[in-house]
Amino acid sequence: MDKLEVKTFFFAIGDYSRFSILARLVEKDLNVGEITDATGLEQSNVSHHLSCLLNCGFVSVKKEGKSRIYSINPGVKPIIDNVIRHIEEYRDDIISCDIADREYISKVIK
Amino acid sequence: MDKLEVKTFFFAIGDYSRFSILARLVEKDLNVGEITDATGLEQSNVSHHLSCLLNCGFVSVKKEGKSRIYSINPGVKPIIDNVIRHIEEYRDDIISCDIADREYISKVIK
DNA sequence: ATAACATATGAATGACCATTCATATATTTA
DNA sequence: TAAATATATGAATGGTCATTCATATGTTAT
Repeated sequence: MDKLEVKTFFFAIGDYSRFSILARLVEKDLNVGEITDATGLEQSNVSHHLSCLLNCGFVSVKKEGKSRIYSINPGVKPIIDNVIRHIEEYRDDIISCDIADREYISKVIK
Repeated sequence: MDKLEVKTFFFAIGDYSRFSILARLVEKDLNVGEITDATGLEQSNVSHHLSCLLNCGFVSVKKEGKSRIYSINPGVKPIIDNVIRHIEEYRDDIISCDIADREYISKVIK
């Protein structure tokens, strides 16, 4: 277990916007506009995140007419699936965290 | 899947220092001094992180003489185990990430 | 070729928060 | 009780990076 892979993993998946995008892509492939609609993020912001996820090898892209369709990479899908399952399973432990009351967290959550 | 629990989960586990602490506590219970030695972090810094993890319900503490012994909570242990397993299993996918070259990541990794 | 649509890119800003330093509190031993 | 040890706490600072705005690039249709 090296620092680099741990940090990289959490950097990519640990941002809520990027996690949301990945969670959508687990369901099905989507183009940028669809991701924008599904997440409520701004188009430019979505592109920045996709660029990051692409660099990380978390997603792939293929052109189709005007749009670009993003898909989650095979090796990444089970990771997301499992993290989602974990968070659901241990929801009570996690949610009990007092951080929920801390200003700098609650501010970010709309 | 709510924002709050996802953000809380990644906030707690996604910081490398906190993750390192949790990874040690998976092996066995440790007092603050032992955690400090094992991680190489500063004592004060360790205490701050432990306070955070305590608030989050990720760890528990019991007094023993002068020292305080921290233990990972039962529900949390399998989460850490699984994340470690995931990162090891998908190491190649993760490590291929170009982020590894990006300045703001490599700077942080000593 | 130009308009309209879809996506990407660059730069700038601001906020979060990890870390550090200094100090406080608690516990044991002499 | 004072000294030593172990841990916690508060405040301050600095860097990372998410987001936004403005604009560029690419693609299709008229």
